[in-house]
Amino acid sequence: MRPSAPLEIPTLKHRFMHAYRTHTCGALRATDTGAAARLSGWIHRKRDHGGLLFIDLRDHYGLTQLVLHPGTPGFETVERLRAESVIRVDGEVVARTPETVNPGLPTGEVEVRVSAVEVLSEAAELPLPVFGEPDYPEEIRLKHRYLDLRRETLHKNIILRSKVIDSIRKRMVGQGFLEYQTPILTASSPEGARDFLVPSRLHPSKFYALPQAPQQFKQLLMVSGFDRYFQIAPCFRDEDLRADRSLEFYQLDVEMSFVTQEDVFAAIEPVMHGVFEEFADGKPVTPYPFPRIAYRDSIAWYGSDKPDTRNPIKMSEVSNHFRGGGFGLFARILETEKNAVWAVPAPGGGSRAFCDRMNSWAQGEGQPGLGYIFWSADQNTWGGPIAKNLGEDKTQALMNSLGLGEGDAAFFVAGDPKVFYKFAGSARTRVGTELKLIDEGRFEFCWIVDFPMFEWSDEEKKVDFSHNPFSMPQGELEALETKDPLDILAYQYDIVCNGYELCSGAIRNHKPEIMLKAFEIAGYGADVVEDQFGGMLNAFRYGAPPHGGLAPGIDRIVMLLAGQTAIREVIAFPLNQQGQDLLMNAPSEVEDRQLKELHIRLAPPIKA
RNA sequence: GCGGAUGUAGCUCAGUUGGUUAGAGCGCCGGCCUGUCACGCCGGAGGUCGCGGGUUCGAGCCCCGUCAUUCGCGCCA
Repeated sequence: MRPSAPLEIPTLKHRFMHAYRTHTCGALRATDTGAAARLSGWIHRKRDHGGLLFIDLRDHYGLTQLVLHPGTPGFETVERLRAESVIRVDGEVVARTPETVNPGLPTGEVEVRVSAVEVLSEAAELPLPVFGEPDYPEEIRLKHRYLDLRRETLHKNIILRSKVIDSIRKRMVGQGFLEYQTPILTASSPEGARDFLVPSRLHPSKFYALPQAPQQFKQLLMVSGFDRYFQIAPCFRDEDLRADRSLEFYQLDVEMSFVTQEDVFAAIEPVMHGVFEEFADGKPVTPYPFPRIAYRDSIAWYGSDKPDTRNPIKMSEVSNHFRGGGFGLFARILETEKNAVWAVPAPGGGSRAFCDRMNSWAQGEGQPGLGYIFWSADQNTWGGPIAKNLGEDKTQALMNSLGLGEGDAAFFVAGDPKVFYKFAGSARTRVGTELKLIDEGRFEFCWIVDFPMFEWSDEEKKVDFSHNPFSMPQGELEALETKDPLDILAYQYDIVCNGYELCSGAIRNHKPEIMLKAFEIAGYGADVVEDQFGGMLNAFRYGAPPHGGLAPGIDRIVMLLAGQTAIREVIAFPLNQQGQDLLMNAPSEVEDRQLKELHIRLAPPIKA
């Protein structure tokens, strides 16, 4: 429910009546009976009985029912007004008779008998109804966002967002963090996402970039001797949008000096846990310390580095059960050394219908199919083509090893795990969802740790940073000099909640020689590093503290707490999935004069 | 850049094997109504079935193309 705070304007209240209101629309109670009240708000709903007119008057704080009789001055005027018109009324607070009390409304024991009305703003026919909040196309909702935001759900989401951010700030400050601002106009960096560029008027043919994150600045603050930095920081990335990803978003950006990975975890876990507990509306939240899952294990068990751990299914490798015979197709695949067979257990999935459904889903995903073994109620042992070929004993041994029995099933994916792990992961999700194994009513957190420092880039045919080039490799310089780059892990970690990557962070590399070596492995010469990251590299040459941090995504946190699946539902004025602001009409063309000042001449768009 | 889904009244949707004048609810407009709170009742306006082409005696329905919306993949350290 919306907060119903009494409006306190004591000076005015005692001397003369406030121009617009003595109470908010959520304030009046039975104890106010007999009082004179002045209310202002939107006409939420009109119930016109001809000889009697009821109006639900709405503001930010709630709803109050107004009653108007035909003799009331302004009765005909109000009768003609459409919903969402704004009025001010004077009247008397009247107790409702017992049978007319509305228990669904905090103000439901009273109503205001109106004696005077002023129309403050008349509403035209609405492109989007507020009352009842029926589903409307996103295009219309975004174009008329001010109407959309009046609707209860979205209005509540935005209030929740404000409270979550307030709570985060209090918790961070309570732990000795201080909030610092960093620049919005900064330099473009070749790493990571595509930058938003801002042309410079004062410096022809040069550009600022909007920050993808205040990454280098927060590290420089540590080098500057500050400690325990945080910021609710706007970030910008010019990449294609998703339901949980926009061009601009907010992060709780955090950095700390003289810390190990464990220190960072210990600092942020109480904040994340605390915020979720505070706003989870009674849903259970993983107690901290959160479970830690190595990246490698996460891929092997869940087929993803952002697993929904509410799904109890854990995959496992079962190659040994298929090697050298039985089921010919898998045996042949396993003759190639890098290949493997993974099992996705499906407890309770033992029916032909379910297995067939999974199989045709897999085909829809572009897979040749999905092998399975199942034990349905109408048979007394394992069935399906794989079981038939593998033989009873081997099938039993395989399914025993997965802890499965009567009424269960398992699905099998074979090939090169590097290629199929994503598909296996979505099969796991699919099985969990279809069999309703996922407890929706909880928030489950885990850390994903030990991300690889480097990965093989197929496009560029070279080793590249797999995540953040500023992360400290585990084993530091020695590891970089002696190990296979693809085997080197980084002090790099994510927080995952219910399958969403909520946060990403690292212990940073604060030693220039290790940075240069790491970039060298990724194919960047010292000159390039000095050129692109010279500012930070130099900073590290004058005494830099070991430091690390992370950055939880504010929008996603609020999205989860609001029970939404799109961040647009927790942002007051979001862009659509094409990156357009339909209300302000951005992006838009600019005048020639502006372009001239910026030393920019437009090239006609290239058409294919 | 690629793939899936969806396009019928302002909105949400129905529309039979391809067959007469394309329907409902909400909203809008007009009328009636003194206890409603999803108020009720009566009446009305509102449609190039996204667009273009094709098949057919006949297309909202079938085929091809195209556009839009939406979700996802690529991308997002």
